[in-house]
Amino acid sequence: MTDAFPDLDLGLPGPRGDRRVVVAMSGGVDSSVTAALLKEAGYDVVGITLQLYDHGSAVGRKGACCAGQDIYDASLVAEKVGIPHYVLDYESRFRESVIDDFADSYLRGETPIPCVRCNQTVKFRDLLATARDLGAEALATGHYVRRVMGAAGPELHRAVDPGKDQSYFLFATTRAQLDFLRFPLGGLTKEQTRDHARRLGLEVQDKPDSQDICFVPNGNYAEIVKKLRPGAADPGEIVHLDGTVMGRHDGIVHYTIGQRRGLGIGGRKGDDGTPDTDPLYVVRLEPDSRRVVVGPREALGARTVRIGEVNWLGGDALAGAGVRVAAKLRSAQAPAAGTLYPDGAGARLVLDDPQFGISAGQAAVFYDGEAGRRVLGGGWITGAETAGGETDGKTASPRLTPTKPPRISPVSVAE
RNA sequence: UGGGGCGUAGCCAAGUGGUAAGGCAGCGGUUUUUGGUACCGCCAUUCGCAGGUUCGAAUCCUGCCGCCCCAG
Repeated sequence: MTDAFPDLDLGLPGPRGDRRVVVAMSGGVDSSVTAALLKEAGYDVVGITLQLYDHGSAVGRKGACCAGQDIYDASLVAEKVGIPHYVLDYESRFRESVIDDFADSYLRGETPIPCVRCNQTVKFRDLLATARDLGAEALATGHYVRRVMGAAGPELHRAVDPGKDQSYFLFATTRAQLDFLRFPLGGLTKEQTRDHARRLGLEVQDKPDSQDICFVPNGNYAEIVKKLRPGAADPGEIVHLDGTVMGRHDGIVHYTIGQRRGLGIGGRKGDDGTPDTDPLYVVRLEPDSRRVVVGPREALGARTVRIGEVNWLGGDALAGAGVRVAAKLRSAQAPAAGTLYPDGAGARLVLDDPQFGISAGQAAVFYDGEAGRRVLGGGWITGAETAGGETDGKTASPRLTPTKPPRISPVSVAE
C-alpha cells in the first residue's frame, strides 16, 4: 500500500519555513507536484528550471522537457504555487556533458543512455552546486525513487510503484549527492501524483509523460548524431559471424547489440542448402571497420559482463568474494541474478543464466539480491563475453576469419 | 534451337486436381523517462506469360519467355 500523502519530512532540523529547498522543475507533472507538495508542507521552496537545449525547435512539442513550452509551464506552476522560479541557461553544459557524450558513444559502437549522463552531470553536479550557492539545504526532484535513511546513512531504493521506478537512471548518484537530494514522489504511484496535481489545480495535470530522449525531436536520434558526428553514418558491411557478407548498412549509429529489426536481411539458404529461417540479431559492432556483425539469437547469450565507473552504494566495499545481486542490464528488462566481483577499476558480473542483448554504453544497476529493493550501485557496461565472442567491437574474433566467398546474391541450388 | 532442371509475396519456401502453409524482411501497435528485445496485428483474389482439358488448375496438356546445369 502506498500513502497518498508522502512523507514530506525532509529530515532538516528547525522550522520548515527557514529551510530552503530547491526543486528541479522540468515543466512536467512530477516535478510540478514535487514543488507544490513541499511548499504545502511549509518549506522555503525555490523552483529552478534548466534550459538545456535549443528553445526554438522544441517549443510546443509534447513530452519534451526543459525547453520552450516546458519552461513556460514550469513558470506557470511556480506562480500558482507561490514560489520564486528561476530559469538557468545550461545549454553549453548540457551540450558538453550530455549531447557530445551521446554522439561520441555511438561512434565507439556503444548505445548510450543520455538520461543517466544528464542526472549525473547537469542535474546532480551542476544544479546541485547552484542550489547550495542559493543557500538551499536540499535539492528535490520528481524522480520515482526512494531515499531511505539507513544505519550508515541514506540509501537509494526502488520506487514503490514498480511501473514507474526510475532507479535504473539514477545509479550514478553518489553518496555525497544522496545526502543532499530528496525524492518526495518515490512512495507515490503515478496516479496519486496526478491526483495531487488536480487537487492543487496545477496547469500541467494532464500533461503526457515524457518518453523519448528530450533533445531528440520525433525520436530520430540518428539524425542528431549524424549532424554532430558525420562518421557515425558512414556505410559499411553487415557480416555474419561465419564471415559471410550479408549486406550493407548506412551507419553503425542505427544499431545496438541485440537489435533485430532494421537489418533488412530476408530469407536465406543455409550451409547445406536447407532454408535458414531464424532471425538475425546484431551481436557486435566494430566501429573501426564499420562492420555490423550479426548472428543467431544464441550467439547473444552472455554470462560475463564487464562494468566500468562503478558507483557503489552498498555499504561495505565490494569484496573479492563477490556479492549476490539482481542486475538490471537494460531499463525495461527484469533484473537477472548474478554475482558481482571487483575487477580492476571496475567490476565483473557473472550471471546465473545468460542474458541477451547486453550492450556497451548501457547501465548495469545492482539491486539487493534478496528483496531487490535497495540499489547497491551500478556502472557502465563496457563489454560482455557472448557465445559469439567479445562485444566491445575492438577485440578481434577468430570466428570472423572469412571462410566462404561473399554471398550477396542468392545462390540457386539445383536439386 | 542436344539433354536435364527450375520459375509461388521484397527474400527463403510448402503445396502435384478442390479453391495459396510457414519463416525471414517490411509496416503498424502494445510495453518503455535511452535504444533494443519481447508480444500482438497487417502483408499474394493469386502461383513467369498465353491458350487448352475439367464442375473445379499453382497443380494436367500445348506454346512462348526467363534462369541454371550438363553436353559442346
